[in-house]
Amino acid sequence: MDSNIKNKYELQAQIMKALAHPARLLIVKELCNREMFVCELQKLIGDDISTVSKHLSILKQAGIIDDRKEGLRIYYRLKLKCIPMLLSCSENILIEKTREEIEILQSLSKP
Amino acid sequence: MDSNIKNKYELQAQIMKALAHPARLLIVKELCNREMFVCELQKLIGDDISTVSKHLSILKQAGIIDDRKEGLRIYYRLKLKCIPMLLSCSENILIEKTREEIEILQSLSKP
DNA sequence: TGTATATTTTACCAATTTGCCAAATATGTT
DNA sequence: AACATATTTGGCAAATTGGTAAAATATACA
Repeated sequence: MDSNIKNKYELQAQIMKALAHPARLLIVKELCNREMFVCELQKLIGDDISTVSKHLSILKQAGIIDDRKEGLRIYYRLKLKCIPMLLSCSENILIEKTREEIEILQSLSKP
Repeated sequence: MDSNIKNKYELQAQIMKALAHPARLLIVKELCNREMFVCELQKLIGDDISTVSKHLSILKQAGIIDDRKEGLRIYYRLKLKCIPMLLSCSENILIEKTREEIEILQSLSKP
């Protein structure tokens, strides 16, 4: 594979990797509605706060989220409008997959 | 985190994980244009054919691609229409990130 | 039947990612 | 300054993922 093209896909894979974790998906999903600060997200997710902070830094460095300081708190928010659409596409894939699995199960129980 | 919700994000993360690899992104990108069989993809990517086959099985099991047999060959193709859009969103993130990095570099070289 | 081609599976090791704790940093309050 | 709250960083063991070679399967054809 040509090395420039390879590099491009490497960078794009980095973005997908950032989204490839349940806690990080939940974070992004919540940030579709409103900006939130770290403690809020920590309560939602339930992991150690240092773990949540690390998830946030992965998402930030991937260019998916952004932050702003307000007093002691750091608010995180989505960076681009297309991100909810990206999530909903991956949800579609999940829904379709589930639909097919159910179909297979049903066909097995038929005469 | 509630265990049903957790499970949902776990499954969705699995889909993102499938896309979180440069070779697999390239495969999906190519399949946006037309269906292809394993040897064709192997030439494009350059990895060992067993590696390519593994990538394909990861994408298939994630519900992103589908296959059909024709003689000795197995043709792979995208499963859902929204996938090109998902890719273009992650490209947007990459482009915006790159744009900002360039901006920072330029501001450093100014008076 | 045997042979050639296309693809997948298995087994293995190296590299990466996770998640927690403890320590460090940053900001606001007294 | 001392203290409290919010967040990040560094270090480490456990779990997961990535890539290859070799073996196994599947299909077509002589």
